Amino acid sequence: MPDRPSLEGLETKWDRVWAEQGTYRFDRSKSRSDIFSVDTPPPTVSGSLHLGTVFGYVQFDSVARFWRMRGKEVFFPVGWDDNGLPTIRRVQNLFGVRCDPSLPYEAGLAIEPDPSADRPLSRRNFVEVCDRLTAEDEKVFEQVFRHVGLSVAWEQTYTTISRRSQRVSQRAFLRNLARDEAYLSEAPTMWDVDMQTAVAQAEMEDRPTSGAYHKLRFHRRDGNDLEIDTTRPELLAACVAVVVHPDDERWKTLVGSEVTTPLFEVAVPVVAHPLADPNKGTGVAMICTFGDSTDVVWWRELGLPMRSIVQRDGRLQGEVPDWFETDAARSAWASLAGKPTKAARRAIAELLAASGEMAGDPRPIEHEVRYYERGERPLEIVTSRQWYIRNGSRDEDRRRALLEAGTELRWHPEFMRIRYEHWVGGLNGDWLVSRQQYFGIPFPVWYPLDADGVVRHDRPITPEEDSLPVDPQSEAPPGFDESQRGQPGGFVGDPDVMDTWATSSLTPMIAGNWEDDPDLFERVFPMDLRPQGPEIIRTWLFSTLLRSQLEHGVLPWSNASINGWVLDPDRKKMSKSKGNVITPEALITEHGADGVRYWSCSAALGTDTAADPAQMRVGRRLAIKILNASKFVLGRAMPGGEVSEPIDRGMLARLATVVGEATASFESYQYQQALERTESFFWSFCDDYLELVKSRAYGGEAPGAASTASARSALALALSVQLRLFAPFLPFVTEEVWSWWQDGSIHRAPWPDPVELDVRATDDPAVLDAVAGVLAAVRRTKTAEKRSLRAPVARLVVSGPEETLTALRAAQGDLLEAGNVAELVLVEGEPAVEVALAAEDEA
RNA sequence: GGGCGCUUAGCUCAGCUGGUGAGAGCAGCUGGCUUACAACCAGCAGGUCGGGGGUUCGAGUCCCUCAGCGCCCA
Repeated sequence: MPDRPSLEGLETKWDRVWAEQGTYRFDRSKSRSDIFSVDTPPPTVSGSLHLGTVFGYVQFDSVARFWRMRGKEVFFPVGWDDNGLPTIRRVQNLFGVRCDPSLPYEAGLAIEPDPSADRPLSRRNFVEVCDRLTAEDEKVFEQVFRHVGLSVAWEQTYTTISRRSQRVSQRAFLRNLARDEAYLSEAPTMWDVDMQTAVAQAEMEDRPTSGAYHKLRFHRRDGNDLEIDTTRPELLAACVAVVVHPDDERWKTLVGSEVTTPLFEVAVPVVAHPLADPNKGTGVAMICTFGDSTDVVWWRELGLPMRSIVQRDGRLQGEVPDWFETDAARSAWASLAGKPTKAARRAIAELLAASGEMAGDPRPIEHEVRYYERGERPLEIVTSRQWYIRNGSRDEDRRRALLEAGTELRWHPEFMRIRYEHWVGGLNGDWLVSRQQYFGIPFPVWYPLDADGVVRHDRPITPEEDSLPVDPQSEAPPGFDESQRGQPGGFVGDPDVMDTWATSSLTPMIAGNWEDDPDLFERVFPMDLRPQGPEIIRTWLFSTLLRSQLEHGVLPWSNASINGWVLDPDRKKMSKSKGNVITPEALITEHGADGVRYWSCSAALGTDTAADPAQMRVGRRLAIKILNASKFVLGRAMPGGEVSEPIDRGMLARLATVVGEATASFESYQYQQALERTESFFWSFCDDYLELVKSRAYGGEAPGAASTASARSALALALSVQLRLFAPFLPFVTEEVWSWWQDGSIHRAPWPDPVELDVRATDDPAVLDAVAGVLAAVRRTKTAEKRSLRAPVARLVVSGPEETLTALRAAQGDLLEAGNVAELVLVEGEPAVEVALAAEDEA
């Protein structure tokens, strides 16, 4: 035990010891019932770890540590999500490279970061840069996780782009395909024109965007105009019909007739559909292929033709639409061809104004427009061939089964379940899992070419499971060789990669090494806990549950805990775009890992919490207090001796209650309550109990006395229990103190049990309360008189009910010593304390 | 527009199934070198529990309503 204990260096020291001794290593010889397995959220790999990630991880780390001490073998792997668009973007921006799949691979190419380079790379070179960058980032992430003391089993680490993840993803997909849970379909799809990829429902968001209503004049057969408001006049050439509400009296007679579009003079039918809003604009809307998702519904339900003009790069097509019939229309197209939609909107407004077919000027409005959550321009809708996984949106039985599964899952906090139910209830399409990207997990599928060289998408060729992972772009399918690629009678590889959620939805299977290590998988799956953030209930939680239901027919875990947001000190959500992100590393260095952990664990599950350095300082002070109190206790510890004094037994009785409460709190995932109870006991232990028994514990003239032994034993026992109660929250300081007097790691020591405290029916915490109450009154008087706390008290008169007096008599010696009281008088009567200090010169 | 959560001392938050005069920490103020701790200790002060209505013997705690904040979904 050091003379002046300090927190300096504890993090480095214990991180090294834990690694050397394998303190958190997973012992796979344990059986499922002795294992607590956690499906941890793989952080997206980027330049810096988000404080919110550390916040959430620390919270469930405390839960994992509790179960480990409770005797469970904890399966606590960590994954790095290095797959997908965030990595692509980062590589593009940092290295100034872009992927051009037509380029050949250049071996040994050295790429240095140069954001302005705009250098094209082959797919394989591009992936190499991705791999290199993510490997560096992951090292930095691991360092932060170690620094903050996460009890991760590092030997179980996985990454979402690794060969193992690819194998699991492809195998699970092939099984979905074999069971007809996955299918290929050509359909209108939400499309990000910058990233050049399809986007799933779960990844879209609406953002307020400025636009303008343009009032277009369509022409009726009777010579009158039909005015239609639209925010997307540039899609006029894609107009396939105009629509009104079936009950709208103003337009009823028009339904079934034809009108011609302004400018392009294309005849389109007037149709009726309940989704047309009579209160919007003139009550007439144009249907284009496609302006928004309502257009898709109309197009499908009304059997309208396809007239697509927006290309995948977000520009209008160059060639004149072949449904144009007049020279005027064709020449009008010249000023629109090839323009991005926004520019085309301005151009067509000018054309319409010039031809007199727009009423008035455009009227600016703010409206909600759909974006990819990581995208910058509004999504377009294009028709493309994509892979889908059935998710219950078009199958009520499946939807019901998924909702049912949601009720079986235990949610912490409970109200988060509703977010899941709303998401499942509101699903309106199957899960689009394919992405048109270069860095990702390929679909393990090829397509034959018939004798005419036509791709037969209806007859996909799949590999054997034991050949996974495969890359259909560089490997030939079974029964073919590479020379037949693209040849009539040969094959082509599926060009797409999987959505990152298609991989992340398999984390329990990746971490458990599904199929490759059935022995391990059986011991950890289904898992006990899925901890995660609230914003990915609709994505990660739902998709994992879905994949598990499809593959295994069971819930992937029995519990889901949902952490809250970290807000900045002004209570705004932290985000990179606002520039208010605080890095965890700086906070850990400044306030210590235990300080940062204390702050995280003070926040309840699901509760948004401000990043509060003050709270971290409190945690740090608590850790220092633990060092100092332990130094005192262990300076004269005497474990094993009999605890005989009523006040000592009363303290232990109260501690037994705290142990019971902390245990129950942890079992229901309310770690913050366990921390609060433990901490509040600890402070009164230090301020009251310790002060009261201090002089008896010193021993004075009779160090061998039974009363001295009682105090010393009680102190040692109470310290041991409290250290273990704190261990899940403050792993560094508790391990340090533990090492002063115990063998082995505290993190593998048994969780305290009230039985250890040997509480008897006659032990009463009220003794401690009564004495502490009187001591407080003595302190109050001394402080009010501006005297030292050591100032002698000549006479102390306490009146109160008989029980109080009995309690005080039982601890009279401690009270006299702690208050430096010369004479104590106990009187039965109304509760009152009278303190007469000795005159100052007598001190 | 719908859903969920939140609104308690200057600040950050506890207050679990309604029941002794509403709690903690931080900040503030007043004191104290006391042999675990001055990165400390002791004490004081500070709140009509967002507004309004209701249920009840009794409501911060349940119900209704309004307002504000946050998130999610249309």
